[in-house]
Amino acid sequence: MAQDQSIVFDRRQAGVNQLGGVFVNGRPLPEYVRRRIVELALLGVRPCDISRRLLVSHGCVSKILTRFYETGSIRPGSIGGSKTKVSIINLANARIN
DNA sequence: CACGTTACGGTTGAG
DNA sequence: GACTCAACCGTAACG
Repeated sequence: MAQDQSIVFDRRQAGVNQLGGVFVNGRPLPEYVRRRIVELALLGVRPCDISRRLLVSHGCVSKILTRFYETGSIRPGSIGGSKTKVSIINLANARIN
């Protein structure tokens, strides 16, 4: 909320992975990065090339791609929140849409 | 070398 | 206002 969804990376746990990309543990990638992963994949780029191009681990690329094929959306799942059934169903529904 | 899944540590967010 | 709890996050490692 307070932080913008783009550019402004968290300075708290910000670190560099083996690929040289900046990431934040426990925090999802920026929307534009996720979007790029899906777009490149659809263009026919190999997951391994995408991971190197976007500087994200291949495991993450594979995971995001799998989620995209399953849900049809690049957005992450519903993190946090209590296990209130109603909330889960509500969020899950919003996620798919 | 390319790919999927698991294991790990960490953050999130409603109640 | 602060704590709890389960789910999801992405990287690193394994096969």
